[in-house]
Amino acid sequence: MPKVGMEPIRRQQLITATMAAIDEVGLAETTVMRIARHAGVSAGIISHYFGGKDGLLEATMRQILTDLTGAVAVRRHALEDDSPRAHIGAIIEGNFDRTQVTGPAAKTWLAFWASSMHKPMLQRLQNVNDRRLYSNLCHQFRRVMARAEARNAARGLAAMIDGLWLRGALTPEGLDADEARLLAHTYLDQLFAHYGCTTPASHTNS
Amino acid sequence: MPKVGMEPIRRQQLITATMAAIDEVGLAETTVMRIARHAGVSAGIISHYFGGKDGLLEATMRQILTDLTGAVAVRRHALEDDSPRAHIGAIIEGNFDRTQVTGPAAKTWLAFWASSMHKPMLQRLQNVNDRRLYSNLCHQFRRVMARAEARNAARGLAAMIDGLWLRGALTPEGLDADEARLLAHTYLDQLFAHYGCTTPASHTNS
DNA sequence: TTTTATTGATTGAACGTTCAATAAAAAAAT
DNA sequence: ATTTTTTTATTGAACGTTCAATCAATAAAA
Repeated sequence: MPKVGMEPIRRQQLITATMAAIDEVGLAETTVMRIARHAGVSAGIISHYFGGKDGLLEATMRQILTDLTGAVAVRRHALEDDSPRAHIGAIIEGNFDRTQVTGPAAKTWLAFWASSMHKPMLQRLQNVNDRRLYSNLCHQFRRVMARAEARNAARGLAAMIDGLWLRGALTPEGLDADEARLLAHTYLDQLFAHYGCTTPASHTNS
Repeated sequence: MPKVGMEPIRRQQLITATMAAIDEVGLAETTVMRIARHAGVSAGIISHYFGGKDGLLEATMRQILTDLTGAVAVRRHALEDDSPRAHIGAIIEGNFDRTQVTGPAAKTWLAFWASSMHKPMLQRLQNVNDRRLYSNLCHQFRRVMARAEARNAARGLAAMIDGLWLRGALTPEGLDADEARLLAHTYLDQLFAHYGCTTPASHTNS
């Protein structure tokens, strides 16, 4: 069935199939044959488009992180309010975007995070994303707090977000996004009340 | 070198060697030969004492969770103060015990957590431990808050603790236990301040 | 007819498990 | 005390399985 211009189509098919396979049986038992079966193609095509299994896994993690960054960026650009609270709220909302926390992406994210401990390339991707989140949070907190306090607030909120993801990925029913967002926003209120003097704002959910 | 009564010695050697191997190269590349080499024995002995690789991995996770539970229990038992604040503080301290967050145990913990998503036996162990932590936190918060608020406080603090572990396991330098404990305790203070004053149900405080 | 995309059997390496052989300690016998 | 027997712990080569990667053959589109 060779048509010209299949490359972008096949690449996306295989990345999606990889997430589905990891969601289904975990990273350890995800073989190239299983991924290929999910995508409806043969196993050999993976080496052809990604140079090998590792290349496909790296591309998959890259896409997950890109999507996450995008979900945050979209919400921050849509803000009419430029307050620190609004920006940080948008970061929280982006991190609990439904397309991210629901379905295969969540389990894949955790699997890659664990795997990145011992794979330099994945660790690099992880670090870049991690530092951007921390840096953004820190910069916004800095507008209403002293440096040391902003640092702690940013680290605390980042830990809270990751902790909610982690626990959500483990529960068989999946993450309850609404509850997670509520807890994160409540924590944000507490941070502002504790360190700053800004009055809490209301946040409506969709 | 067969001496009688080697079983408990070998079992502990192999469990320790398993953590060392996972710390060194990750769970995915931890083979029975590598574990055996770490312990200074042959590969066949693993099947003899644990029935196979899976049995050894299960025993290793079980030990990590047992140690963690023990670290919390010791601190709670040593309290002279029976206040909710003191109990929850002891739970935090136990979870950031130096023997737990330092060295091979931390990375092994995260590796097993990720792995437990698709291995029913590990998931069961994980769930039991998880529920105990949540139940303990909830019970203590309940002494100064309404039910719904205690529930949220317990979920938030559990997420915070796990998030700090998660981020600590990933940083190459390892978790900064002092900073993690500071963030967790600060969050606890905020929870008491936030919920404590909005809920005049109980006047008990530390 | 040429180009491009895809297949799938084959290959070689790596892994966990098994088990007959071995070696040392403990127990029994001299 | 010394030798023999029994018990226990351990080894490591062999086996069967699984997997990722390769590449010559194939088939469809240009």
